[in-house]
Amino acid sequence: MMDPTAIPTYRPEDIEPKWQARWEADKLYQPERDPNKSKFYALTMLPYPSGDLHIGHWYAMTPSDARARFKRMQGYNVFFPIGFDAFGLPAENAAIKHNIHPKKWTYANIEHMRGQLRSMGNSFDWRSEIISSDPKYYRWTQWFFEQFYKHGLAYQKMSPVDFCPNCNTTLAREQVHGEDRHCERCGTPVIRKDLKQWFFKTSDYAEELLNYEGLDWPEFIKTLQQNWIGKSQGASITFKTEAGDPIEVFTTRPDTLWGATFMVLSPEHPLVENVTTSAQLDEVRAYQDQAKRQSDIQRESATREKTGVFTGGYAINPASGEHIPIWIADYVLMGYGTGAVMAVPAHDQRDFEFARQFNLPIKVVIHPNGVNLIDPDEMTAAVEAHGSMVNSGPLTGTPESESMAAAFRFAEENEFGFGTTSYRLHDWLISRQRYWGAPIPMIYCPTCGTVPVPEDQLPVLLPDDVEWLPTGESPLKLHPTWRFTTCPNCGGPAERETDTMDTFMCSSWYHLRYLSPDFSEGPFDPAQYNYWMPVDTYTGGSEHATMHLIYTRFFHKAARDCGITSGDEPMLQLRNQGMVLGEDGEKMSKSRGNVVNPDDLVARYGADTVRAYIIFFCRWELGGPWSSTGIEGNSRWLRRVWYMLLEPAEGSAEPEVLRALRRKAHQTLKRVSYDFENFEFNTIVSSLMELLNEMGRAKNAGAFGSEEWNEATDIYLRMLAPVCPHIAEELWQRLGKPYSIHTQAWPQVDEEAAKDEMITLIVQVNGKLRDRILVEPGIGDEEAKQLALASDAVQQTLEGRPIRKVIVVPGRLVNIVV
RNA sequence: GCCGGAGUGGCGGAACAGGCAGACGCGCACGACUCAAAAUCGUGUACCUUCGGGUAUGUGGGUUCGAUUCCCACCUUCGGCACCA
Repeated sequence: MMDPTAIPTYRPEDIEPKWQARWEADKLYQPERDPNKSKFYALTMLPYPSGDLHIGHWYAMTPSDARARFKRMQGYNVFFPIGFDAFGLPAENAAIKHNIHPKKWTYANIEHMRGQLRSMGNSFDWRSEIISSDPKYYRWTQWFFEQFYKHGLAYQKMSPVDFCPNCNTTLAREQVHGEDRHCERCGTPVIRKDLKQWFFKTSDYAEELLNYEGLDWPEFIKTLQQNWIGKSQGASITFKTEAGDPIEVFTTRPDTLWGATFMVLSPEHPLVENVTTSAQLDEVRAYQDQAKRQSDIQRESATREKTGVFTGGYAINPASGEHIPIWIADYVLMGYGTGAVMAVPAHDQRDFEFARQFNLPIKVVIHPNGVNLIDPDEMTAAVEAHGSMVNSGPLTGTPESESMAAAFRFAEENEFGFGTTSYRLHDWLISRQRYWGAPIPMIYCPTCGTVPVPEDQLPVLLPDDVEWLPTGESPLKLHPTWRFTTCPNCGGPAERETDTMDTFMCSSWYHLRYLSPDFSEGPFDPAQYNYWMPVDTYTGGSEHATMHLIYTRFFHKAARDCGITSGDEPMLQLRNQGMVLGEDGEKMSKSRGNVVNPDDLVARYGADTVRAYIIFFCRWELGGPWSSTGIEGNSRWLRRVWYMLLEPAEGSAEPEVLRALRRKAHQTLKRVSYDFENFEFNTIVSSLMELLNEMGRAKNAGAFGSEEWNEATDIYLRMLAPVCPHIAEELWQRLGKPYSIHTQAWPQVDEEAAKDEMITLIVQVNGKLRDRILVEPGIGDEEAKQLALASDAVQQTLEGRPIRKVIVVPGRLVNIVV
């Protein structure tokens, strides 16, 4: 072979920064709106500027980038932007810990991460970068709030909210985790606090959010969202207290109405005040107090025994006329349904446990088919199955098939209830008693009431000079002057809202701001919107299934109803990646010491190798453990590619060798194209490795320099370009091809060349492999059968046994059944 | 408890519509090169075997000529939800 010193060494540390700078200078990834070109909006979830780019960011973004590059080579006008979700708690936590201003901390992190992101060699359009904490961004976050307010989608209410005593902030119910109800961010158990808060009417959209028509989203994400929205059909039934106050309940089982032997109110229910007798008052008050500190109590009791207190009051069952006691218990939640339930202990397990705990009467009113009529005294569990109605006044004897309909009709006819639908999804609480967020642009005037800041005065700027140490109050409230202003209506003295907005609000519309980050007439340039929206492919972690991905869908629909956006959905196709685990197979964390640092890997192997390994080592949607030896294989591969293409060889190859090379090249192209389209990234790299192995064999057989060799290298580099953009560009240039490989067309598969010359016919006896016969692809069924029967191995296995049946799968397999 | 993924060699994984299980890579073993090592290249590598073959895709059943793939039950594991009336 030739002297290896004659060709340059593969040095990623030289070629990678060189090409990155060139691509950026040439604006290679800055698409212009072009109605003659098909657009492709590829979006990856924007990172939070936590300080360091994690290997998880690489894992999320690299395949997304590779696919965006693939689409670009296919001829699409591809837009692949990036930005920073820059508001949020970690900045304030860091500020408190290191005594650094949240703004300074955030922007320093962004500066650092920009460099790290560039080192990945992604085809980001940096021109479109947004930072959600920039006034020119949050001006429009505030503007959206005002549009929602003006259209009745934003409202204020007093509400018992979860409060984290550590972060000193209110948490949305969705942000409270675990059995001990701890804070999502810091893990501290939460307490309850009553505050006046801003909400968005997400629940108005519950039904529409269940519709995924036209969306290519993973089934499991849709299922998670459907469970989250939690639609249930049932009836609204109005009971009355003995004093005549109505108590509305929701039930999915109106057919069990005659079995309601008591009622349970949530401890926070407003009617508790009215129904509680003076004798029970102290006990009720004590229970209410205890319910407020639910987190502590729950932690102390390992067993989930039912607790509750009798109010002393009675309600009247509207069906039976019976007077039934009213209790309060923490298992009834104010946040779901009406905060009151009719308790049917015979047919609901929770009510059953409660009744047994407190010796309340149990009345059987449903008789399921094939079960002996149950004696309440002997029951050990509730009977939740449907059945015919018993002990149910005029409806006694109604069969199972009609029981629900009969119950609805009875309630409607007697005017105490009607059929209705209840959703678990509740309105989105967006108020945060924090500093580092977009201020809610509202003014409270003693004369005019709640007044939005006029649109031409937006943004309401976040002041820099604040005390951000947590006091339990919003830092903006403690600022000496900030909150004092004048009413835009009457000009009199007024006060600003001092809460800021949930950061999920910022991330609900960032994909719109990317389109025109400097546009000042509105949140986005409508011309850009009409061309680029909706997002064609959205990629990110499935942990956002129920929060971000529901909020952003809601946001789009709400904006549509305000006349701002068009179309029903913002993102057509969604794909979710799994998680990179540490080498020990555990979740990466500093405390475990299993964190993989991408910067070190880039310094050691180069970005292309890291990209290749990220794509290769597991199925993208599943994730898997990192391996520090595994990456060596991808490093070797790229070095082999380098020398395979650059190192000359002599000789000339036989025609069969050249045909085989061409065949493998086109077969690989077919496979790689399919895999890119279908997010099957790991086999893209395997296929490229296989083709390289074939090229190695062909080169040894003298194929170097032939027409087929040159075609194979051309196809090879084009296929490599999306995965390893730098080495592909460098080799492309060294082979004398025109800059840039990333603007070249994706090659066409030559189906004729990709066809196999010979195929392996599988011969089975009773489904067991007995022989393999090389045959022509177009072999007829009868011929295949005869060949199989003539096989020595088959004859030996048959031992003269009679053949019952022969199954021939054309061009693939013959199975002889004896 | 409910919902949703996933269980394939020593390891990560492949098998695109029910038809060759283990592609590709890591690791390991042997060989070449070298004074030697690294790097690189080559060969081999599921298990058992009396060398005929037999057994293998978490476990047990089922459907089928044929199952990693479809159905049922169970086990393990990861993620989400948490008394939802």
